[in-house]
Amino acid sequence: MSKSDDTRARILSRSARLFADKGFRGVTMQDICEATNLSRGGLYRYYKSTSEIISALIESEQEIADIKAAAMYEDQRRADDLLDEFLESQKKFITSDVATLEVAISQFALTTPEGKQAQLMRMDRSVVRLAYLIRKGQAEGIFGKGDADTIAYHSLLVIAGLREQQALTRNPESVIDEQIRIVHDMIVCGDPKLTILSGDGNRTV
Amino acid sequence: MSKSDDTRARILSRSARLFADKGFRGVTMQDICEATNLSRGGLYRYYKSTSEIISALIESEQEIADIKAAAMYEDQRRADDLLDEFLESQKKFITSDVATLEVAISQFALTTPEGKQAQLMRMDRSVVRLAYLIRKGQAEGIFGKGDADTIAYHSLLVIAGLREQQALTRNPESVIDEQIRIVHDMIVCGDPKLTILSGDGNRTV
Amino acid sequence: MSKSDDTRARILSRSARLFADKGFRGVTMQDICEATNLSRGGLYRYYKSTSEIISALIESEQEIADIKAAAMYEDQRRADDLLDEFLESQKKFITSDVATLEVAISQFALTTPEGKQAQLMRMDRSVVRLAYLIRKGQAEGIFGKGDADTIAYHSLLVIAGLREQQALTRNPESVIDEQIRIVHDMIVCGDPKLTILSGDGNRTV
Amino acid sequence: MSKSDDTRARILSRSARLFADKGFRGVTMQDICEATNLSRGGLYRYYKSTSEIISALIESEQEIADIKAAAMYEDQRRADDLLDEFLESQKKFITSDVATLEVAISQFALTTPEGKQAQLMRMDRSVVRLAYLIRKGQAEGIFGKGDADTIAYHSLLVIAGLREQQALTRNPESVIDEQIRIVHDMIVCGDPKLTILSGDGNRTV
DNA sequence: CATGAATGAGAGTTCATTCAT
DNA sequence: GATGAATGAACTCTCATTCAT
Repeated sequence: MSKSDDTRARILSRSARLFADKGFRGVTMQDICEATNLSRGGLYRYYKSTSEIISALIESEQEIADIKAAAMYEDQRRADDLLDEFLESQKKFITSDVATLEVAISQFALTTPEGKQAQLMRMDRSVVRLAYLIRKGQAEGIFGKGDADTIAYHSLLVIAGLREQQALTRNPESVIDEQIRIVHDMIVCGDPKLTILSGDGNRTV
Repeated sequence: MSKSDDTRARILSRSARLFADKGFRGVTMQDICEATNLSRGGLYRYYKSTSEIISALIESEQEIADIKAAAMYEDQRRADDLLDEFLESQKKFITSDVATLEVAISQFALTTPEGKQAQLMRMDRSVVRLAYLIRKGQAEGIFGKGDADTIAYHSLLVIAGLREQQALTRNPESVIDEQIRIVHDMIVCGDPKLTILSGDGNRTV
Repeated sequence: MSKSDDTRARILSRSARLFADKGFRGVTMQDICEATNLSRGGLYRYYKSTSEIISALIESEQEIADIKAAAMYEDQRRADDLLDEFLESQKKFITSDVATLEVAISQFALTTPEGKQAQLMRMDRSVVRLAYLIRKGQAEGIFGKGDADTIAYHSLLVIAGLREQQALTRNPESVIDEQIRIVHDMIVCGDPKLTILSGDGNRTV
Repeated sequence: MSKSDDTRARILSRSARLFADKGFRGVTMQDICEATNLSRGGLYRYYKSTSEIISALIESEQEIADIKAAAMYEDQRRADDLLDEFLESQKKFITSDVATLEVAISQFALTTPEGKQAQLMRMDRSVVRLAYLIRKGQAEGIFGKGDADTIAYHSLLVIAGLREQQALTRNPESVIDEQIRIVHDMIVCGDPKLTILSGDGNRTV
C-alpha cells in the first residue's frame, strides 16, 4: 500500500498549493488531476470531491496540532512561557504564507455543511487547549482571575479574525503585534471586570 | 421611473432572502429570476451578476449605518450610554436572523475581489466610528486609557468573529453576552497593559 | 414629415459610424438606440433590423454614385481623362477611412441574403458604368481592343480586392498605386491577348 | 489515441459541411454537437470555439497546399505548363462546391482578429508561390517582363474576387474562363506598361 | 485496475422583439 | 405616438461524474 499512500500524499500536497492559490471554490477536480498527473478515474479512486480533499488536509493539520497539544500537556514549563510560545506560533502563522490556505478553509466552512462542521470542531478544540493553558496559569497564580473558557474564546476570536483580515489585506505587522499583545495582557490580567474590582496591579507585563 | 424602482427593490429584498438561505455561492441569477418573477433578460436589465446584487445590498446596509453614525456624531449623551446602545444593537444583530445574510457577505468577501474590497471598507468604517466613540469616552474621563484605534479594532474583531460563529452554529445566548460584556469592559477599562501599570481601579463597571 | 426625415438621417449617420467601428455583426439594435438617443420602440418605428439600416446606407451611397454616373454620361471630356478621374476617386476611397464601412458591407453581403443581393447589384452597376467608359475610349480610338465588359469586370475585381485587403491590413500606398496603375494600363492597352497578337505598341501611357 | 483522432477528424469533416452550408457566423457549437453526435462537453474537449475549428480547417487546407507547393519547387517542367496547371486547379476550385467553404472563411476573416491574421497569411503565401512561378518563367524567357510580386498580387486579387463572387451567385462558366484567361495572358505578357513600351509581340499565346 | 473520452445538467449572458402604459 | 420594461429563445462554456476499453 505504500504506492497508494504516496499518491494520497501527493494529492494532498499539490492540492494544498492549489487551494492556497485559488481558494476552495476556485479549484476543480480537473485542476487537481493536472497538478497530480493523475487521470480522472485515478483521482476519483482516492477522493470523490474537493471537499473530501480539503477535509483530509484539515485532518492532517489537526493531527499535527494534536501532537503539539499532547506535548503541551506534558510540558513542565510555566504557563506564561507556554503562552508566549503559543502566541508566537500564532503570530508566525498569521504572517506566514501558509495562512493563505486559511482562506480556502474559510470558504470551505462557509459554503459546505462538512466545512461548517470542521470549522466548529477546530474552534472547539482550540478553545479547550487554550483554556487548559489559562487554568494552568491561574493555578500557578501568575494569570488573573476569570472564566478560562470565556477568555480563551475571546482570544481565539481575535486571532481567527486577524487571520481572516490578513487574508484580505496585508496589515502592517505592528497592528498584528498590538492585537497579539492585548490578547496576551488580557490572559495575564484576567477578565477586565475582575481586574478592576480587585484593583489588582501587582503583576508585571 | 416608479415601476423600475419597484422592480429594483423587489430584486433586492427577494435576493437578500435567498442569500440568507443559501449563501452567496448558492444563489444563481436563475434563482433570482424565479424568486422575482422576472425573465432572464428582465433581471439583467438591472443587475449583471449576483456580485452586483449583493454589493447593492451591502451598499444599502451601509447607507443605513451611515445615517446612524451621523446621528451618533451629533448625539449629546455620554459615551458610555452610546457604547451601551452600540453593543446592544450589535448583540441584537448577531442573534437575529438578519445576521444570516452575513454568511453570504463573508462568502462574497472570501470568493471575489469586489467582495474583498467591500469587506475591508466595512471594517475600516466601523473602526473609525467605534474609535470616535472611545475617544469621546476617554475625553469625558469615563473610559480607560489606550490607543482608541487598537481597542476599537480589537472589539470589532471579536464582534465580527461572533457574527461568523453564530452563522455556523447557534451559540447559547450566555456565551454571546459574556463576550459582549468583555468587549464593553475592555473599552471602559482601556488597554489592559496600562490598566495594570496604573493600577487604576477607581472606575465602576 | 421633416422631423421624421431628420430622425432617419440621424439614425443612418450614427449607424454608419458604428458599422465602420464594429463591423456589421458587431452592431446591435441596442447600440443604435444608444447612439441615436432613441428608445427601443422609437427605433423600431423606423427600421426593423440592422440589415434594413445598412441596406438604407448602401442605397444612399448608390444614389450618390448614380448621380455621379449620370454626370459622367453627359461629360464631354476624353475617356482617358474620365478614367483617370475614376481611378483617382477609387484610390482615394480605398485609402480613406470611409472604406472601413466597406468591411461592414462585406460582412453584410456574406452573412445575409439581402446583403448578397445588394452586393451583386453594386458589382453589376459598377461594371455597366466602367464598361461604358471603356467603350467610349475604344470608340475614341484611345483604348485598346477587347470585350469592354470583361475588362471592366477584371478591373473591378482588382479594385474590390484591394478594398478588402485594405480593410484587413494597411498596405503600403505604393502597392495600391501599382495595382491601380496596372488596371489603368490594362484598360488603355486592352485585352493582353489582342495586344500581343496585334503587336500594337503605338499608344502612350 | 486512435479514437481521439477519429473524433477530431469527424468534427472537422462535419463542420466543414456546416460552414459551407451556413457560413461561419451561421454555425454554432451546438450545431456542431448535433452534427457530430457529441455532447457539449465532448466537443469542448477538442475545440473551444467555432473559430478554433475553422482555423484547424484552414490549417489542414494549408498543409495540403504546402505539399503541393513543395512539389512545384521540385518540378522540372516549363513555367507555362506549371502555370496552366495552377490556373486549372484554381478554376476547378472556384467552380467546385468546395469553394463554398470559402464564404465561411471570408466571414471568419472579416469578423474575427484570428481570421484576419489567417487570411493575410494565406494571401502572402500564395503571392510568394505564384511570384516564384512567374520569376521562373521570366528566367526561362517565356514570360514577359515586370515585377513578379506585383503581377502575382494582381492575379490573386482577381482569383480571390472570382471566388467570392462565385460564392454570392453562380456566374456563367464563360465569365470565369475569360477572367482566368486574362490572368494567364497578363502573366505571360508581363506588365502591360512594359509590353507597350517594348512593343514586344513575338510571343505566342 | 487505470484511463481518458464522453456525458449532460446548468450557469451565465445577449439580443431582437413585443406591449402595457 | 413614443417609451422603456419585460420577454424568452438561443448561445457559450464549465464541471462533476460515469463508463467502455
